[in-house]
Amino acid sequence: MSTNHDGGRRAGPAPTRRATMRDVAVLSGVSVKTVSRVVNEVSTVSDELRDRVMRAVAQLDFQPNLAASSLRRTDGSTRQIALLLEDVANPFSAALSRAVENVAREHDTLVFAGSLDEDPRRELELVRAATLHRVDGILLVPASADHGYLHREIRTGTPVVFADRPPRGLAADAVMAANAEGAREAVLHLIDHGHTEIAFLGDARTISTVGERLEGYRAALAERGLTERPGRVVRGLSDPHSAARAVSALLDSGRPPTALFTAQNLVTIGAIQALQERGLHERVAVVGFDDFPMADLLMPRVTVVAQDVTRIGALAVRRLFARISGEDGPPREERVPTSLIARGSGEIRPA
Amino acid sequence: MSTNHDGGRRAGPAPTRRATMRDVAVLSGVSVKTVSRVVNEVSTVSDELRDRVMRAVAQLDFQPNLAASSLRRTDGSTRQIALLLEDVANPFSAALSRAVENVAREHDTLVFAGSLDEDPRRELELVRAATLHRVDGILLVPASADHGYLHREIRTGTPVVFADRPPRGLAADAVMAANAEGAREAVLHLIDHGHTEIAFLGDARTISTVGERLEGYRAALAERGLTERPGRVVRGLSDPHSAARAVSALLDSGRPPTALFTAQNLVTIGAIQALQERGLHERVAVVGFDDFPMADLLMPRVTVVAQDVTRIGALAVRRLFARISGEDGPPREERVPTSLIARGSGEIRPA
DNA sequence: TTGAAAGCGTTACCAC
DNA sequence: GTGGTAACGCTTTCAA
Repeated sequence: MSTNHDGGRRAGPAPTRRATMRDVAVLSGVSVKTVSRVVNEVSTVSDELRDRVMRAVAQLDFQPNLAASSLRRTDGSTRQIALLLEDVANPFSAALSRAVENVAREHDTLVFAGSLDEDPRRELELVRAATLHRVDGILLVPASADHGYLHREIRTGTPVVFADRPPRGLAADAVMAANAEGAREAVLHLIDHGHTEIAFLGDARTISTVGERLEGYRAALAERGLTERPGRVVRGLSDPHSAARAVSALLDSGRPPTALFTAQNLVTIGAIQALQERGLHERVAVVGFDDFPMADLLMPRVTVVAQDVTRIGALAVRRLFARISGEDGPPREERVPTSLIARGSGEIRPA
Repeated sequence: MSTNHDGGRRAGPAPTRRATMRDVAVLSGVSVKTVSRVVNEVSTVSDELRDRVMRAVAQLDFQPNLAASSLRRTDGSTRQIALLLEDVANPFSAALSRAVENVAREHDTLVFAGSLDEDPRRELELVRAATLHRVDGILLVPASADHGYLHREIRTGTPVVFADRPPRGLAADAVMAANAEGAREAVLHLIDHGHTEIAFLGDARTISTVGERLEGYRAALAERGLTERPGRVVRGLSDPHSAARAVSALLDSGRPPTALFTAQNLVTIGAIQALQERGLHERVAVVGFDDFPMADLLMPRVTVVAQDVTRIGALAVRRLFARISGEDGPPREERVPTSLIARGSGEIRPA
């Protein structure tokens, strides 16, 4: 026979147990199943019982356990999706993230975001974490070069949709900016403002995106009968600093460009820094790919080809939810048009 | 007797069922419990059996179901936390988010972020969603004014830690910037550069943060024997546009300020826009609270009192994980020092 | 060291 | 309409 001594109690605040359906059932004098019906708003419950149950629910502050529910449920959905991207802290990813959240909200779905930092191992880790948690789907801005490993996830019921960058070694839905067209427009804009010496400065990302933008650059030159000069195309720039150095090198070359097409955010920023340091920011034209905060506060204001990040994100999640709800059919690639925003830096004419 | 006709097959790719522990157990000829032991790296399994099990795990690509696991587990942790903040797309929130993610990663925990848009209802909704999903804890940058409703969540085992803004009507951990001290330093900086006519421009957030910054402004004035002029303190500015208008109004007043202390990001940006439009950006000094992207690319470069967002985020999650792992004791408030970054705009002297 | 049975909180299935 | 029973995939308890 054991007696209850005070020593058996805990010190802190009473660790209140969370109410379960069972508790609600007991309190309202019905079966667990009926509680389940009320909670899930199934109509086959009499008004009286529903009332009793709902009162008990309120009294106990019952909150159904979604994990337990999805464990048993036929469709097994967890109402969670994963969003794996570059870095939640950078403006592009942050904007994408917000767009995704907004759509997910309509589906009562939580979004957990993970930063890959362009590290393929990190991508594998996070995809694994996502499947361990049994997310309903994965939205991926990939860091890796080969996505064949995702076949397995897709087959076992976790749809994957790509955003911003295409899948490789895998057939999957993708939503991307019209990179080539946007770059072409940017370069044509410079040419039409009198430039013939235009440099291309690109980042280090996997060939896909920067490659398409380079295509657009070349298409524009070809279209106006200009030829690409050796050394005018610089790639592999990873941050503002390396971009600034590359610009300096170009300006010191025998035949400095009079205009720059910078194919990525951070490259644009680095290029501007370099021009400012040399006092050339009013002399050398710049058009950047992808808008960035403050672009219209700099002097001169920065002309960019803006991606519609919000639209990319929204379309991509919608694809994902379509797949989650069982849509079948071949993978789709959607392209979101860019738009040129002339603010000043891209309208500078050659000396 | 039933025969298998082809018509019984599905059209799409075989909807492969995900392997369970049971499957692994059958394939490796051991009990489910032994598989569990191997998967959870409990040492009491013979090398031979472990080997067999691990082979089966690899062969079937078994991935344990974390939700099922945490359902049965004693501590019931789900390895998920919620981060509820202003808007994942704004730089402050985005930086916070990243800091949180980095620490959470060390704890094998996923972070799902939710944007409140300064809407208290949204806060309630997301807190509810978080508890339905049984997150292990909630990190909150609150939008609401009274957080008493969180008592219940905390008591039922979901710790809540506040970041950037303090809890009200509730005793809970909080990690915040040293707002008053930072503001004081900013204003002293302006005074020490010869200014006596300094305006305060603040945002519309709950009294807490902007209030503390205003305190600091007043402390600095008092410390140098200056008196606050009527109309010099403007609050309730919600975006760059309203901030710009407020600055214009001040400049048009009988005794225009020679320096501005802008107590928030977007207010700083609006103020700069207004000054640029009037060509006064080299004449009127500005010190902003909270650093922002591109602040050192504008002309003049913008002097700010920077918050250490990364540190705020990291400390806050660490508090949260401490509570999650059962730390008991009174709520703590931690203050993270700010640092003044002189870049130019704050060093302009009065005419 | 290993395994059988019970149970976590919920829903599916099938009686009443 | 309503409720019992089994089951989801896993861990716990306890016996072997």
